[in-house]
Amino acid sequence: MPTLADVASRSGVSKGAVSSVLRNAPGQDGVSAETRQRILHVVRELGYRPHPLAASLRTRRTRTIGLVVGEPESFLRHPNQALMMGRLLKQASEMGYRVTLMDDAWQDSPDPRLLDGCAVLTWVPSAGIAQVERLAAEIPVVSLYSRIRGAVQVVMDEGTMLRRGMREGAAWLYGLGHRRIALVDVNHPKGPDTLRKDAFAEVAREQGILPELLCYADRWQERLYPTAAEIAQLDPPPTAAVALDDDYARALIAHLARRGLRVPEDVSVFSGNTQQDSFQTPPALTGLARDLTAQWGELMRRFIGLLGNDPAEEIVVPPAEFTLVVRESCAPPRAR
Amino acid sequence: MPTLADVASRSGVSKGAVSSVLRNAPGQDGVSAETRQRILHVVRELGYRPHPLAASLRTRRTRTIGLVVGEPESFLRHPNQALMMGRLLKQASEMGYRVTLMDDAWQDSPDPRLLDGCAVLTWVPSAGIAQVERLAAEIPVVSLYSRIRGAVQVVMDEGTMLRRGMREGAAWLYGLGHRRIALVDVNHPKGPDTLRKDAFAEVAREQGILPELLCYADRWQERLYPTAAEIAQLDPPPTAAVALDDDYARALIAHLARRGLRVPEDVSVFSGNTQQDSFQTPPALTGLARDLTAQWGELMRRFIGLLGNDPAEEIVVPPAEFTLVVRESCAPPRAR
DNA sequence: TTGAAAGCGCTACCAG
DNA sequence: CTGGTAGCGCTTTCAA
Repeated sequence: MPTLADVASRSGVSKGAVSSVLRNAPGQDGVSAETRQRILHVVRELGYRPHPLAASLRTRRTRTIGLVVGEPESFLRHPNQALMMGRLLKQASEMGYRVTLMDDAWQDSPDPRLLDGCAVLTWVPSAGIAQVERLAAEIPVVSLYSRIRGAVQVVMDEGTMLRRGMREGAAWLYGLGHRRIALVDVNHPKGPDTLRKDAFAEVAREQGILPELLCYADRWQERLYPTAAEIAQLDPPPTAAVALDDDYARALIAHLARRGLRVPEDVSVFSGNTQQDSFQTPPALTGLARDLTAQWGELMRRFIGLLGNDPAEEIVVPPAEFTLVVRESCAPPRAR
Repeated sequence: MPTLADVASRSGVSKGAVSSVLRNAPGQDGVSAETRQRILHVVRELGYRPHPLAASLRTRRTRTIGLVVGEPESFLRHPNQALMMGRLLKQASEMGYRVTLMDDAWQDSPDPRLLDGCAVLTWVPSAGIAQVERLAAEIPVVSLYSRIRGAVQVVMDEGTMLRRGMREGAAWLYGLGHRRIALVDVNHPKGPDTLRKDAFAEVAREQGILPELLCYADRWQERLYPTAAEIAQLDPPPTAAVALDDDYARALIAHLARRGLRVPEDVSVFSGNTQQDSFQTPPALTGLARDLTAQWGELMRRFIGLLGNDPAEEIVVPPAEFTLVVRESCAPPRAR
């Protein structure tokens, strides 16, 4: 593989000249246009590419960012997380950054000299916090969930969007005539969220209607939805149910089917977070959709933008907006 | 961050001595036991860690392996692939290797100087083949699916296992009394597979029974299963259906439910590749299960083992065995 | 047994 | 505007 020296000698200039031509704009290199062309020609001729390790050793920049995924198998088991990772990778790669994955089995803490920055995508178990903090002391680290000293916190205010979306969903379900609605919120480690419930209650108050709201909360991360079984057993059944996401909605629909209830004829099912592109299980789900590509792409963009400069306290990413997508799984309640 | 020179001066020896102590076994370094102890003490005291970039520049080994995932979002969308990646990562990490992800948007081909080896996890589009071949000329590359010149091919003979598993499934379904069975094979780009069908036909011949086998083939990779809808519309319905995997089985069950058919009361559904740990949608699926952790771990282990030595032609990985897991989704056919 | 020194390939500075 | 040069931190060889 050709080196800088090869290019230099072959084009009759010094190594410095070649290096400068390669990393500065046409005007900014201290080299005559003519020399520049000659050098560039030789570079192409030889198929020269700067040795990234050598460059990094010198510049202390690796153009590599680390993604902390904790226990990789459980992280990747959830499709939303796998997709998030894919999007972050794509964006980074587009911007010329490499991505390395880091699980939580680090013998020592990861070496900051290998990374320009690092994004922590999971809750970090308390045992690992110190490791990440040590890393954050050396390079920019961004954390999505865990609060880590020295790390940049991601602020997304998804709540506002979710609330807005849920209000839209509520208005729509109420509009169809539903008055007995089961709904599921996310049960976080620190306690259940009540955003969805609140939005439904709020809209009801505003419209002066008195729906019966049957509230549940489930852990999203683990993809085990015990409450779906409970909702399916309600007697009388709700006329509509608001599921956490498509996974939940499908589980619920299956539970309802076992009891002989059909969707949407007997019960309407609304997915609180639906994806256009997920695989086809009938009925097609009505619910709130959003395009997360932009959101995660933006996060990565901001993070990389931040790498050269002095670290910020937080990165504010505009959260993706939910839109109501009407497909098949909701209908007016059956007159009983 | 302390350097080798710091350690050397502080322990009153040369850099060479320190380096040797750090990378050779207690007897093998050319250093007295006493000096060794002193050096090691200073290393710990200073928290010294060799600079990986500097070491790599010298040794030409990076302890990093690349994973080619093609278009990351579509690759990671399929849970089996995401899980495979997680397992490979875990194994690599356990063996002290870092993993970097490579999508197909490489401006140039990936730089072989950054990688000790590379595993290609996807079908490589023809446009990318040349890039990968160039890489394979420099470092060991292993390819799971695409045949790539210069790359090590993975040989897994999953067919034998699948056939064996399917025979077991066939015997069991026949034993329950099913004689009208829909079954789905995988439709590869190069044409449909007939393994599942063949196994069922074979067992029927051996047992001297004459089942009605309704055969379909679908693309597995894309998670869009048009044949599930077709099977659900069969009239009369099959008494049992063998699905590709859990995804397919759930889609099929949903289609059947829309038609008013219940599983397993009206139709038995058998998952050709079920996971114990996937999320809970009733009915729990009966089918063939296997633990892929060992298989993918073994692949990574062999590949890494191969890195130092001269490249092999192929890596033979013992495929995981299928076992029949009986849960709820199959029952004897209803007397009509 | 130990130490000195020559690179790995590149960047960046500093004289000319 | 150009070319020489001093490292980045490590490994490895060779001489003492």
